[in-house]
Amino acid sequence: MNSDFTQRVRTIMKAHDFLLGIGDIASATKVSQRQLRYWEKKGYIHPAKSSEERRHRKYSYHTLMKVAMIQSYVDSGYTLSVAVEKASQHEEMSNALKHLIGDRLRDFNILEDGYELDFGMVEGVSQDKSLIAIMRKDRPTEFVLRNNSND
Amino acid sequence: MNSDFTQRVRTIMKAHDFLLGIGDIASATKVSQRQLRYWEKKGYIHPAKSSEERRHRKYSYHTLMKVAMIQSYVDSGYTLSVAVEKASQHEEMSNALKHLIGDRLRDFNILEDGYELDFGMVEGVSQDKSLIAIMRKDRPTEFVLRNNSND
DNA sequence: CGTGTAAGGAATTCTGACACG
DNA sequence: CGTGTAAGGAATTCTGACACG
Repeated sequence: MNSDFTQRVRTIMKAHDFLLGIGDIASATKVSQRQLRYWEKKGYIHPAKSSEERRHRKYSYHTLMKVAMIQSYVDSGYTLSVAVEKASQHEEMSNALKHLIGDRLRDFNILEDGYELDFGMVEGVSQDKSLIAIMRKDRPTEFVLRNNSND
Repeated sequence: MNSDFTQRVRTIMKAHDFLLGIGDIASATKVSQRQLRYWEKKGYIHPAKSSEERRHRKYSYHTLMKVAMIQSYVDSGYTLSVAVEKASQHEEMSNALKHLIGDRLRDFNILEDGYELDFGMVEGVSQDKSLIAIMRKDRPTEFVLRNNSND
């Protein structure tokens, strides 16, 4: 739990405030620029506020996820308006994921064949234990509870 | 653990394959376009392969993180070459984060004032229990072990 | 070494329109 | 409703160079 590490996590979080151009959103999601502009006109998505002054639209990470989600529902056979409605139910998911990392990631170790992520204590479990995600090459990610230093 | 949910997680994962333009990387990381081109010339970063045919460079999420990390070390006072070296140690971190979600996220629930993320079983703990991240408004994220349905 | 800037050409995005259904 | 396309103008990115240190 060193402060240098904390600084790096903060850097990663901050970098998530990037903005994408309409062409980049289009190729990432397979939703055409024409569709994106139409969806905006209908109020389903919005370019980032910080790009309002500019001529070229810029979209947030959050909007990228929303577009991907809407298209996913459209692909499943829903009409656009219903897809938008359904997507909004999952809209918070990507934000939740972002917060989880920033809130709880305590340390990071590189192994020979993978990595370990330390997420700290778990409620109702001895405070001497930390939750560790172990990710090794060609193996599914495992969670374990590990003693904090004495072992 | 419904399959509709699995589909949404897959959609989110897939959307992470987006590519950013050089201007977007520059404003997200505060590293100038001139620097980005120079870093590329030195072999520190690389545009996405899929953009090799085009005239305009496109960068992956992974490269965005690497650039942010390098700049973070430069801001800390390291020379560029040392910053690159140090950044490469953390380079896998953002990938690890991405895999963790795709690998382990089992379900997602929306609460009145937050969300719950289900990450499934923990090694060495009863298989009847699931690891849940609980994120409520204005409260730190908590991990708990919860019984799988009987309770 | 590492980065800024001016210069002219090439690729991208913009809006409003016409189209189909 | 929802999306494609052609059209001309505006903003972005490209490279190679000159500069400073």
